[in-house]
This record gives sequence, C-alpha cells and structure tokens, in this order.
Amino acid sequence: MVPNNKQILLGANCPMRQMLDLVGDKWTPPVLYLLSSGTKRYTDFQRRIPGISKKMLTQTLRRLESAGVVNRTVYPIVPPKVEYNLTPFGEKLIEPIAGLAEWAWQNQEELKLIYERQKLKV
Amino acid sequence: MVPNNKQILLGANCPMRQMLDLVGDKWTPPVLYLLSSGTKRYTDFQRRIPGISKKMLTQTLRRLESAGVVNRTVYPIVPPKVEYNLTPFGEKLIEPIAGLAEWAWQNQEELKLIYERQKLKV
DNA sequence: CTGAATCCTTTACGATACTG
DNA sequence: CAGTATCGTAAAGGATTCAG
Repeated sequence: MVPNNKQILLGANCPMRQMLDLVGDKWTPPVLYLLSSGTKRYTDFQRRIPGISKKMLTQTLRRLESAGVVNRTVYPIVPPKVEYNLTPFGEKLIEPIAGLAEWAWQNQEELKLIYERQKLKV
Repeated sequence: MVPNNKQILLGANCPMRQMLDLVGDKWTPPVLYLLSSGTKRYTDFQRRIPGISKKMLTQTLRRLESAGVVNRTVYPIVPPKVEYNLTPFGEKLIEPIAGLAEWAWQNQEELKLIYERQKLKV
C-alpha cells in the first residue's frame, strides 16, 4: 500500500510526517487512546492520565477538536459539564494508536528495561 | 491484551508512555521506517529524510543504538563507511511504526486537508 | 563520508493563580 | 466543573563550523 518503499521521501509533505504532526506529541496518543473506550469528561482525563497539566490537556483537546478528530459538547448547566468523544475520523485515527498501545503492553518487559537503562544515562 | 481498558492509568510508568519515550519524537519514526527496508548508510538517511539535520540524525541513531534498536557497523576505511540496521528487537519495534505509516498513506487525502487547515491557523 | 562541537532560536511543557 | 492567563524553565531542534 505504501508506494515503493525503496524510494519514497519522508519529508514535510509526506503523509507520515503529517500524521506525526497530528498525533506525534507527548499527550495526544494517551488522550486519544482513552477516548477509544468512549465519551470522556475533562476530569476523566485528569484522573486517567497522571502528570498531564490543565494547560496541556486543554491545548491538546482543542487542537484535536479543530482538526476534526474529537467533538466537544458543552452542557449549559452549573456546575459545567463538558463531554468529549471521537468523530468518525477520530474513530479511524485511533486504530494505529491502539496498535501502538497493544504492542507496548505486549512488550512491556523489554520496554521497561530500556526505559530504566536510558534513565540512568542522564 | 491491554488489561482492563476501562481503568488503566496512562502515567509515567505505563508501557505506552515508555513506548512513546522511545519512538515518540520528530525523527525516530521516519528513521526506523526507512530502516525497515534494510541496511542504510548515513547519507541514505540524509537523502531520504529531507529536512533532518546532521545533529538530529546522529543523535537519533545513537540513541536508538544505545537502546538496542539499531546496530551500527563501522568499516575502518577511508573515506569512512558506516552502516545501520535493525536489531531483532528493532525488527519487532517497527511493526507498529509501519502500521502508522500504512494508515497515513491510506488516509493521505484527509491528512493533507487537516495539515493545510492547521497551517493557516497560525 | 561521517560525524563532533558550538551557539542560538524556538517550542513544549509545567506551576501557579484566578474565574464563571 | 472546566477551564483561562501568565510566567518561567527545560528540552528540542536548526545552522554553522571544523575534523579525521
């Protein structure tokens, strides 16, 4: 499916680069992966993704919204209630992300070893 | 395979986070993906990945080497010749990366639209 | 050809305080 | 509850020069 693996250029206008611009930062994959199990609220993300700050969470969600990956639904009540879920495009997009997560869980032993070793290097 | 998708935490010691620490930067995916089609030399990367600087290329390759993902072979000749290829672990690791690339090529139209739209936003 | 070394800019990210 | 605004630091990345 990838045209001529032997000769393609992986530059700025290549699909892979654009894909990485969309999902290749620190928090987007966890956020999307969490959404793959259904609609989530703001606090759900904060609880399930330890370490993410409000700033980064909001920034990530808004960017994904403007990219057409997630829907944001505001309920005009107090206290506020806001729900996030995947758009149809988002549902497709999380497939390769889920693939990454799957692989990570299956190979967590080796990943852990590498992780620990790299940490010491600093 | 992923344990209880409904309740896992995606924090610092979760496999997905460690996976992203390993492959989740700007140049690692293209570099690995290129290596999936066989042994490459330093200049091969420079030609096939437009935009990458020598600094980042070297840094990425050395990190992957120390992580046990790629082998680096130096031929003691002049001019120098250095070859890079995937270790057995690297061969496994590129599977989900290839999945990402596959998806990107299959959905390149939508990705392109998003990419162009986001660019204008700035 | 394959880097190393340096300097510099930009971006990402985190911490904190405040708000309807 | 779900943010916004601001500030500051740290990390990432790029450009350039030099070298075996």
